[in-house]
Amino acid sequence: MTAAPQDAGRADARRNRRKVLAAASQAFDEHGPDVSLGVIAHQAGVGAGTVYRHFPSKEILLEAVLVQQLDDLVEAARQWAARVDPAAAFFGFLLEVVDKSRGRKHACDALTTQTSWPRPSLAASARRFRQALDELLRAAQRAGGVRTDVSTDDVTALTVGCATIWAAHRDPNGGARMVRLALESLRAPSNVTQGRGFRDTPGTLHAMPRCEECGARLEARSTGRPARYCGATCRQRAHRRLS
Amino acid sequence: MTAAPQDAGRADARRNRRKVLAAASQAFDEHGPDVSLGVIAHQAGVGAGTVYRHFPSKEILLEAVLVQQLDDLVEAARQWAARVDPAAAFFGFLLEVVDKSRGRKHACDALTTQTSWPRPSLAASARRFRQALDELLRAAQRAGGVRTDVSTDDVTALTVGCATIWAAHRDPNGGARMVRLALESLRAPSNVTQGRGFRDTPGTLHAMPRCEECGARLEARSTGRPARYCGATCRQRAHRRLS
Amino acid sequence: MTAAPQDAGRADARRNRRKVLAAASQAFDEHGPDVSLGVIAHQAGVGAGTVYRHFPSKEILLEAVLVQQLDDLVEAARQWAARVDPAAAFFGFLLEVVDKSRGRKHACDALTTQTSWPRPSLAASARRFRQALDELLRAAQRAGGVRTDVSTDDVTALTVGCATIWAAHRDPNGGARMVRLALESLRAPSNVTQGRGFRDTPGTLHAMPRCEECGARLEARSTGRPARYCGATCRQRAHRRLS
Amino acid sequence: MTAAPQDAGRADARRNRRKVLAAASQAFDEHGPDVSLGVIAHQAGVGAGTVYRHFPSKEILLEAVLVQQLDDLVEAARQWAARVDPAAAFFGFLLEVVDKSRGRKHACDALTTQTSWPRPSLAASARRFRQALDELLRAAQRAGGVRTDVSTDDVTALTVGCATIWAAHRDPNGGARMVRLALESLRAPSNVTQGRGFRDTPGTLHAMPRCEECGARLEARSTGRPARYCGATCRQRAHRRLS
DNA sequence: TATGAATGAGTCTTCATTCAT
DNA sequence: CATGAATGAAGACTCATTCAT
Repeated sequence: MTAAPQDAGRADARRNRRKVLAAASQAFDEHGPDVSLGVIAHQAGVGAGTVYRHFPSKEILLEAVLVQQLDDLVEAARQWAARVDPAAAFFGFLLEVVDKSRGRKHACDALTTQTSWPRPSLAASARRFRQALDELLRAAQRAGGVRTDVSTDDVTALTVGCATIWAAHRDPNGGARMVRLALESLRAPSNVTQGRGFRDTPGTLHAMPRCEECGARLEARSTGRPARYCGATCRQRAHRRLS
Repeated sequence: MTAAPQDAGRADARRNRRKVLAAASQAFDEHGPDVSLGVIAHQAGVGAGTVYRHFPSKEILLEAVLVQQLDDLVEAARQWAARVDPAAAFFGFLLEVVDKSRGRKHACDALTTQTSWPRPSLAASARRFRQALDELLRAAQRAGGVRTDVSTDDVTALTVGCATIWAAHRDPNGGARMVRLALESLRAPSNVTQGRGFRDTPGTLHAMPRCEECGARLEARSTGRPARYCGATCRQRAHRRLS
Repeated sequence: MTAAPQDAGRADARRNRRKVLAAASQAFDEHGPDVSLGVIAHQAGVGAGTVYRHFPSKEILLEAVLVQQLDDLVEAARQWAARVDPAAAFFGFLLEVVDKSRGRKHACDALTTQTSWPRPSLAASARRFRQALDELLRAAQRAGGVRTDVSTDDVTALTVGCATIWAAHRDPNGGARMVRLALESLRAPSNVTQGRGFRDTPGTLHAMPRCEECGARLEARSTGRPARYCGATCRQRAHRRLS
Repeated sequence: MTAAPQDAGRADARRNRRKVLAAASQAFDEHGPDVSLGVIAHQAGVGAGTVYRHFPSKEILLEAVLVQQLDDLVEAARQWAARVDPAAAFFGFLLEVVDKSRGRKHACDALTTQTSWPRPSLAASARRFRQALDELLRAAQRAGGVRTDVSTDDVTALTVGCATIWAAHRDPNGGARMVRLALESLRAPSNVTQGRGFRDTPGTLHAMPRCEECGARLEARSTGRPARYCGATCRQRAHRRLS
């Protein structure tokens, strides 16, 4: 009766696939790439065979997780590029990458390992990520916001290193501060504010603007007053909550 | 036949312990902390039982390796402090730590993992390392060579991150360059050379001075002309080679 | 749309059963009894559940395959008996059994395994096969074409062994020759042509007569000139092809 | 103190290896090549890891079993050749091969499978076996005891088939009789005793002579009274037992 | 009724750890 | 003390069977 009754069985399968992927992503993040499939299956609430049905080997599962995480980042890059000026987009994207990548040591390792992966899907995603980063970098350099003597490889390595910095710091806030300090190294020399010491300047590296009610990313609005909500619904809802 | 046959066992034991430790250090560096003890025992040229005689568990062996590596770094810190001016000692030491730590992902992981280690020896070594770094940092800050708004924790995290940067970069030279760029962030703002872009400046962060003939570390000589050789023998040898 | 939509299910079911049986027969022949049901279901073009609907377990499916193959042989025995003289029928049937059974190691194994089968259908088919073979053997013995000191069990074992001979020989032609040699052992001693060595004598053990044009089995014609074609159509067709 | 005290540890290992090999041989014979290693390890009374230590994979274990069985047969061929006249040696050896091979369907399968084995040891053993059989066959043919129009491949296939015959027959004695009947097909035509039907003639195909007391193979003694015992010890022992 | 997704017991293999020699 | 063989608990993966859609 519904729009897709013949997809019912497949709907279950898709749901299970998503559950497995989510559980695997979390498990890999928490315990590294050596977590047992049993743990992942248990976390996902399915049997071992179900994991195998969707991902014929552990390596393929790991790849699928990485592909998804990379694709998410590529999507974020697209949105950053569409929303703010090139330099802000570049630094904002880097900070988002670092933020999401700390605690994903395995993902960083996988991305920077020289050995090629047996399956092409991850290589393709890595290529897309690199291209997206490259475009942001070039735009920011053209805009004069980023020094011109750094390459995409330089930025990639620095980003991975920043994820480590953040993860390695005892105090997450201190880690964030050091990350910003390190990322500032990329700024064009003329932009280095002189005379004043490095300070925790939240304005310099800011996060993606999001709806204050539901957290959705906000569409680009280059003119006018910056939007606080994703739409009328959320504005109304916030109004009700506040009154 | 030997002079002290009753000590032969002890001497053998000590030699075996060193062999195992060296093999384990290399194996952990090359294959990560999941390398099997069989590989280590084989590399060391001893039986599996011998490894266990000296290190009752794999975790303890890993700890011993880390302790040794940390103690080496602490010794290096002592020598840096004794040899050059505070800022140079600080940056030189950091670069040495980074250089030795890239390719030792497991060591960095272990040092920055929040979970406490079951055995106290590693914690003690980590404390000594932290203290040595702290002393170098404070001296450099007092000398005006390093910004005063960074803590030892900040530096530790940055150092670990720099090791990752170097290891993650496709081109080792590019990695070294990015590491220097990131470490420069620590320099006191007044010291930031303005107007000129970041360039590959080997003089800024230099390595520990070593004998040009045999590579031995050179003893501290705070005044006078910097020594090029570790002694007369090497100077003579170099002279012969060059003439 | 069809004439009998309410019978479609039954017709489909019967068709599916046949498809599964055919696929299973081929798969067991090709890959042995350990082939997975997934392969069989895929070959049959149905889902795993459909296989189970018709054959509640793998063992039952294997039994069904064997029953069909045995029943085919029993039918062949009937036709041989009806068509040629007793000795020729006996040897021709044996050769057909051997020919069909080489490459069906699993079938031979199953038939000669001492353990009783849990389901009676296979036992019944085996009984029918044994009875058919017994009748052919007795008739041939009565006709003086087969030595009288061999039993049905002897012939069964020899037949299975001949299938192995054929399958084990590197050269299929050489295998066929050795099979004929071994089967000749059954011929009554007086029939052993003396003085001449064993030669490849296709006439001695000949195959079931078939239409030379379309390959259909030829109906029994105990008198008159042996038929070459199954009917006027094929005779005409062959005439056209040859002229 | 003993001759090989330093081999003490290895003596255990050798004993375990033999135990595993024996258990594996029996298990493969009884349950086919798909027995689980767990069963074999349990039968051998060792842990799973011990099996793995001696045979790094199941395939290698299976190969080792086959190699041993083949080498035993090659040794038997050598002894047959040294002891009796060529024709008797040939038929005696064949009967011994068949006798040992019935119930070893997997061994026969392995020997006649066309696919080459990944490891060379089995191929080498198979070559040795084939060569030994070839020599016996040629000698018997030169002596006029075996028809000259059969090749080594023919004999190999026939032998494997005879093993199947024996195994397939309900009555082991009947199987043995049919095997002899089939093997008689190889005898040179002039040697076929005419006029008398095939009878169970134990003298025609006789077994290897063995010591009546301890069962050891008896050394060749082409002249004089055939030996009944392997030496004075056994003769004395038999005498005591009988008196 | 057909489908194919889910299950979970079982298999091979690895390896940290113990122990007999 | 050194050795390396033995152990057995896991882990990845398979597949016959069941069941929801």
